[in-house]
Amino acid sequence: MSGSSRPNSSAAQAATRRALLDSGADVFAEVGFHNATTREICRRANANVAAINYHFGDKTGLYSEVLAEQSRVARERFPSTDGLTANAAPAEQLRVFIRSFLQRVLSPDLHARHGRIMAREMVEPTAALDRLVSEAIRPDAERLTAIMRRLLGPKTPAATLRLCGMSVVGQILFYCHCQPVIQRLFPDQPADAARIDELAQHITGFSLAGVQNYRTPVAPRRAQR
Amino acid sequence: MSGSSRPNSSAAQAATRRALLDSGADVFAEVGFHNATTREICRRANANVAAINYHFGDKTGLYSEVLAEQSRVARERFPSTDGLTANAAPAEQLRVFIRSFLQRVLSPDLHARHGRIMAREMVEPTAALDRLVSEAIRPDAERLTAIMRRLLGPKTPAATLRLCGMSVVGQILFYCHCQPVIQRLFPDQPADAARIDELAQHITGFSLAGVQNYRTPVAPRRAQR
Amino acid sequence: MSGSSRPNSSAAQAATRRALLDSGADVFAEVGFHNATTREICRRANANVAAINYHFGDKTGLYSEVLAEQSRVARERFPSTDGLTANAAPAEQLRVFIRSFLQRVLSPDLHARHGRIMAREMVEPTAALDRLVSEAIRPDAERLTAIMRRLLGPKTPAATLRLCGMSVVGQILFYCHCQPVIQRLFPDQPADAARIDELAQHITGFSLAGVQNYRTPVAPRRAQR
Amino acid sequence: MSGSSRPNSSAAQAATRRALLDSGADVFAEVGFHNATTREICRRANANVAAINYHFGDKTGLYSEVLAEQSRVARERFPSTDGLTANAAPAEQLRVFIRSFLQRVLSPDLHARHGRIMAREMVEPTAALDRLVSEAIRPDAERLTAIMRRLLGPKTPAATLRLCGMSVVGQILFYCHCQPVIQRLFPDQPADAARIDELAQHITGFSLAGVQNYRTPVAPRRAQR
DNA sequence: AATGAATGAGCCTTCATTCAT
DNA sequence: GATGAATGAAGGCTCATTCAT
Repeated sequence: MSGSSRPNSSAAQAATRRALLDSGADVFAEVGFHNATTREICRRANANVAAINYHFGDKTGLYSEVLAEQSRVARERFPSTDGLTANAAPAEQLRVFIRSFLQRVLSPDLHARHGRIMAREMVEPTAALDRLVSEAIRPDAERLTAIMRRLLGPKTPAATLRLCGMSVVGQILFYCHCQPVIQRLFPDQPADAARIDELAQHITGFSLAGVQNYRTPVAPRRAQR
Repeated sequence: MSGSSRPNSSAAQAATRRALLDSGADVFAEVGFHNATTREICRRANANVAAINYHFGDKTGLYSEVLAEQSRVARERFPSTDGLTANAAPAEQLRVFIRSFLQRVLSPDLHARHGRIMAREMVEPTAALDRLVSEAIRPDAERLTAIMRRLLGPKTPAATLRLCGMSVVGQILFYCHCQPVIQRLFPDQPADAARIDELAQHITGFSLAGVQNYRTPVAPRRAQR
Repeated sequence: MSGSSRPNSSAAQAATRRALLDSGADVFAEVGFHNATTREICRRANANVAAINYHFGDKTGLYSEVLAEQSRVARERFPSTDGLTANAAPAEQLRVFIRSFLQRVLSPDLHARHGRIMAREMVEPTAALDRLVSEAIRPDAERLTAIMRRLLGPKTPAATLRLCGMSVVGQILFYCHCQPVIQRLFPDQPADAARIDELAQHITGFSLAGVQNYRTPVAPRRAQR
Repeated sequence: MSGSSRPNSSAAQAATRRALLDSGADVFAEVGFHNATTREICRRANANVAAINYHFGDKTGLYSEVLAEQSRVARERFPSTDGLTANAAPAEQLRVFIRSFLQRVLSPDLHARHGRIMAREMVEPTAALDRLVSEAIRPDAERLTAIMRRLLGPKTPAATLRLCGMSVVGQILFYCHCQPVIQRLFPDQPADAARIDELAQHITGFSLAGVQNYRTPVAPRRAQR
């Protein structure tokens, strides 16, 4: 009753599951879903070749689970409202949004292979993507749109909000999706994962300035003439 | 056309090569390098299953060739200096750069599956990427840096130019790398490939405003008048 | 029923055994020995996956047991001398023999999946067949031979008795072994299991007439008058 | 043009196909479809493990082909009208029908593993059975019914014709389906395949007498009284 | 030069069985 | 006594590649 009625088998099962989720995340991040072999995943988890089928049904079952868990963990560890008060200024909201997003996709921490797997999912969507979009990505997109609306005013056309949101996300994901090129272009530059704050700072400033492009050129600002 | 009874001549050989490059581009763009089967590529090219090995050594040989050709063709068709006079204003240079870049990666034209294949190459680099970076990507990156330098002044730190360049490219590639998510988030929106001008317009405006963030806020304030 | 708090006693053990024999009979009859999976059998018996190995050693152990029990039960429920007086006429004995045989192999009752399993055993004998032949089939065969002898006279050659016996059994088993074809040939006909009496009637009449072929055509010709 | 344009590759292909059909027939007859392994079939055919997939798509493709070919060859070699004149007496037609049927299912010749495979198909039908029934079995069944009609008169109920036909076929198939039991019951008896004529003789006589059971007990035949 | 039949390594999956608890 | 997580052998199938022609 105290939670240890079957301490060993249950624990062993959970440990194997855990190990498979971890090695699966690693292998999927390294070589992608199709190139990943169940043998390699099991080998790294010190598990039998049949373990994946036993615990997750099949390879795609493990993959879905890995993806879902990573998405969940990433959003828990790096919430996009971290440290924000309810009525924080939209510029501050944007800064936090950008930094947490960068952290999620670039953090080299245990479960933050998230970025690579997500990048692969973009390029070669699996059945898991639909769920991911509806459960994780769409909420983020809506939050970003809301921030944009506060920055640009409630009457800003939806299309404009959307374009600005995409410009922000595009800047962020570039560091995730194009790592191989960045490394080849600037081999001496420190890894982007180590410059998250710097990148967040830049993207925030760039974007806040960028959206000004859509400020209604109202009456004021005589200086501009 | 000449007197050869069979088209077994080198013309036929060249035609097969050509057909393989075309069908290879299609298949690689559709399903990626690893999921592509040589049989399917040969089938579409009306060629023998051994044709790829015969003409390109092996599957990766065909792939490299496809990639290199696409890169070359894309830059020929959509040069990043299209219609520019030598001393065009940097803002105009940026606009042209962005539009031609978008055209290269989004245009659904014959050989402009380029975007999808490049996106795959980012996520899962093959040996072909090194060559691509040095021959095609680095020149583009340097051109973009040069434009940024003209926009921000010759004394702007290289790191700043680089960050701004990445912000521009990130915005562009987002529409290429994240299509599957964009389609799921906004199923009713017209395909991005049909809105290239609109996107180019937005990204240019957003970026020109964005880089203002780095204008030395010194005296020039007045100089603008 | 007694004071044991858990049904973990030998009664529970016996119940699991029983359940495994039942579900095993079902599954073996449905899909055959090789296609049957121990997991499915255990699942239907609400038993552990290791239960078969625990109770019967291995899968073949359960199978043998199922076969032996079915054979025994089938012969108990449908004895080939049902309702016969010791000195019944041989034609009557044959009728009863045929009907009880049909019942054993066609009756859809609880344990009378017997027919399907036996049919499989004929086509793909397992080690269990030897025992089955010596314990169940040979006695039946001898009884049938005895009936034939009474029908055809004590001097009838053994080979003739044997042939006639096989003709009888062949007619019976046809309805068991060839169900799939019968159903496809005559889809509208009622299931043979529902026409046992009709079939018994036919086979008996046909066979009694058939064996007449071996009546010594000697003097008796006249004696028949 | 003379049929040898590509003598070698074509011939090699055909030889491999042929060898696979032969070894497939053997293995399927020996252990059944499900127990047969493609590896074993290919090994016996001196072919690669991928040969079955290459030539027949998959395992079931080979199986269907084997079944169809056997059925065709068996009916060609042992036609059920062998040596019959158009207006042969029905008793003679029945004799020939029975003997050719026995030959098809018992003949140990190269391709006459037919019987065993058919027996398995009865017990555990595969998708191939439907085609077999409509193309081969049904025509036989109809021919047998026609013979019965001639034996018993045109007014005989269809149900009677059907029952008598089944009695005939049941007697025949018994020697095919129940070999394992026959061998165990009468180990000293010569193999049934060597007694085809004897068996045909018996079954014909038994059945001709058997169907008399359904002769309308018309006026004539005073002697019977 | 060009073919296509054949190859064999390797993949995912299934399943009866075991063994620590 | 009974469990169920774990095992590992084996199966069908795919695919890039080769080689005799």
